[in-house]
Amino acid sequence: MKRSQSIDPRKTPTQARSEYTYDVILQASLELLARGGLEGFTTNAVAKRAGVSVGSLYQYFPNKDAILATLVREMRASMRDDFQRAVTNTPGLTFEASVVALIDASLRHHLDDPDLTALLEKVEDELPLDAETQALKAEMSGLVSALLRDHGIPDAERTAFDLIALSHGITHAATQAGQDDFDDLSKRVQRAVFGYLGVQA
Amino acid sequence: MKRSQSIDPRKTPTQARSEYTYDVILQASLELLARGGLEGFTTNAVAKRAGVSVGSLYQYFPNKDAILATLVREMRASMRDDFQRAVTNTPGLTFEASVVALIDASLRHHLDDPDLTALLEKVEDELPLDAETQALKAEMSGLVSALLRDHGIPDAERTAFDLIALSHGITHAATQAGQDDFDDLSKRVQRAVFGYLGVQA
Amino acid sequence: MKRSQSIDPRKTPTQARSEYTYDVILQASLELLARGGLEGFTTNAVAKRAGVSVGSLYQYFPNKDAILATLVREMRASMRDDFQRAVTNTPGLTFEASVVALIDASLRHHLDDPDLTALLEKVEDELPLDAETQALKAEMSGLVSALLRDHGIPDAERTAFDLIALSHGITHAATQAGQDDFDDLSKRVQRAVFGYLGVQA
Amino acid sequence: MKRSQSIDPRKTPTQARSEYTYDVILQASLELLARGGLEGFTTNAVAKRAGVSVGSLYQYFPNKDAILATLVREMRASMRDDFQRAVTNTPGLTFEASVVALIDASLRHHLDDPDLTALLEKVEDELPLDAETQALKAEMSGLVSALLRDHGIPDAERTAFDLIALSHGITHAATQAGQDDFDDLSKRVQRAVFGYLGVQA
DNA sequence: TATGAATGAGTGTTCATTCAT
DNA sequence: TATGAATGAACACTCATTCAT
Repeated sequence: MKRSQSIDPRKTPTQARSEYTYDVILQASLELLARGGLEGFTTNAVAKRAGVSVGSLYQYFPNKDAILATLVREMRASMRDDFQRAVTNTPGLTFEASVVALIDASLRHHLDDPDLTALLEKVEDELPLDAETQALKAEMSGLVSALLRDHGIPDAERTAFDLIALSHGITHAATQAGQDDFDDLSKRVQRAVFGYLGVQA
Repeated sequence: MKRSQSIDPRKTPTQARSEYTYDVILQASLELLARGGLEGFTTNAVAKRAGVSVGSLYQYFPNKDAILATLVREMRASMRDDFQRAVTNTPGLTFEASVVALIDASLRHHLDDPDLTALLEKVEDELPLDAETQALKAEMSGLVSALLRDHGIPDAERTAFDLIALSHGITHAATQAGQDDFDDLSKRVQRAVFGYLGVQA
Repeated sequence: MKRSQSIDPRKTPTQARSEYTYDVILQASLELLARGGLEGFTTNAVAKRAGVSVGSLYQYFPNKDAILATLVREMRASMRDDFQRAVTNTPGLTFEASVVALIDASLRHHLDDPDLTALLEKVEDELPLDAETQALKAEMSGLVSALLRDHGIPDAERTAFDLIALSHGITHAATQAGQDDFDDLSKRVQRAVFGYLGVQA
Repeated sequence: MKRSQSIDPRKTPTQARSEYTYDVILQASLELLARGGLEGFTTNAVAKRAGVSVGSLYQYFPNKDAILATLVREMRASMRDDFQRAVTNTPGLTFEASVVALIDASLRHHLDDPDLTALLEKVEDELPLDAETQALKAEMSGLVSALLRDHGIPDAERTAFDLIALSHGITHAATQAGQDDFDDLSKRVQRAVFGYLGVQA
């Protein structure tokens, strides 16, 4: 998981050691979450796994939820980046190809570590979203609605909302059910998306 | 959330007083959940709100999760009943009308108390599903896939899976965002469903 | 386990039904104790196993400990009876033979159900001894010291005390260690007893 | 008494403060046990008496039983040490003198605080013995049987078992009865032990 | 700045006992 | 007299957070 530049932790880590500690805590958190879910995710456990004291942990994060919020933010940031790339880096693409690129970018994220992704999404809607994460989600929506608007699709905002929601619905249900065939899933989501748009994929 | 042994209700209440207590506990649980979410959902809090002792609570439920499981089961049972009615009680309906009836049944459930429904759905996939709830969900899927099969739609099972998933995706996202216009939502879900099916609604 | 006549329960059971209920509760208690020790020995469990309501249980026993006290008392009563028989019913016996008869009577008790006996003895010295049980124990000591006195052994009281104590020590340790060879144990206890007395067995 | 997983102390206290807390908890436990027996022996009560928080208690002991196990272990360790000294530190002793030294060592332990010792012994056979305590007890038996073997006594192991058992029987009964005359008790135990061995003390 | 010992409110659950029916 | 639903004090244990060193 990549680290995006600024993500308002308690302090801006400037020194080498600080940044290292900060990263190490997030890494440990991710691992703990991946293994045991929220069950064993305690600040003491995180600190131990990170090889750091609880005190240090609280030096970088004001409380437990801040760690989770950071993880969520990073997930969204990396997703936003991928969406960005899917839309921007391929100037000559048709509308359909762009949409597929977005779908596949999203799918790749979910299939990479389905349980962890599902967990972070669950955490995301239990936590009060911080401004930056909200902005990231807005950017993603914006990317989609801009694409729709650019191709003359009416009510782009609302349509983007629904397309994201239904894609997410299928992806979530499928991964939870253990389905992990990328191509199959991509086809199904495409069918849903283009069906909603009234377009033959 | 500690997962314990059983999750089924401890005793089937037969006497009047028992039944009352049982109901009163579930009612109090629902109210507590509606107000404060899982946050304040404590066995002691439930008992207090129900005007009953903790001991009584444990007479009817083996543990805290069993209360939640019961609530989920009841939600699914009532949903299943509504689905049943939507499909069965209207023999002369066209395929499209039947589908709309199902969509609306589902929507009515979600719009009735969006937060509570969302909460129970979240709880549902944190808890190990008891056999009966699983059966109820299977029945609902079965109702949908049977309808699809009856109208010659191929791969009915998988299609039902995706339709349920995408409908849920839209409904969940919309209600979370505070959207509560029944007709508007119904239209959008119809568009998604019929689009997936390649049918003009 | 035999029931001795009068054992001051809460009420003297005179009616057939009462006596039956009383017995059934004690029997259930014994079984529960035999299986799970004090662990699962709850008044509700006893009542259930006895096929009786908790309310009824409290009709015959003022509290949980009274049940245990009764069980202990019955154990002591039956032991006293056996001791009595060992000494009284065999008039022509030599001193040595009488001692062996007592030892064997005690051993038979412990080997019959070692765990249960050990459990009741443990319970016995956790509970305040009721007058009757105290009397029973005194009778048993009395039987032994009388025998000693009758054969000219000095300081009969104290000697009886020690002989009972050391016999019990060996028997308890042996049965706890799983040793259950009656003849072997009898030999060892005899060696200890006659050794203490300075007599060749 | 609920039996849990481990029973070994959670962390070996190395820092000064830790060691102090650890000791203070054990000391408070001992005092509480001495006064009220197992009755009031609550983790919260221990913590309170120790002037420490419950949380701290659980930092050093994984559960309540572990405290008891530690107390038992320490009792056995100190007893083993005394036995060791009784046998080892007095090279020129006759067999009889050595036996008496062992008896007296044991007696001193029991007479020092009879109720507490009895309590810990009771606890000892309710708890699953941890490896170290088992080893300590084995060492003590070994010390006795080695002494017997060294002096040509046959079946040393079994004999040691019985001697320990009968000594314990007398000591336990006597102290429970409130007898606390060291010399008197020593005489009586000697009489039992040497009697069993067929030796004139 | 880092450490990790200490805190203590809070949580789920049990079980002896009571009492309305 | 019998029933069993109801009671609620009590208990073991957790974990986010603080703060002295």
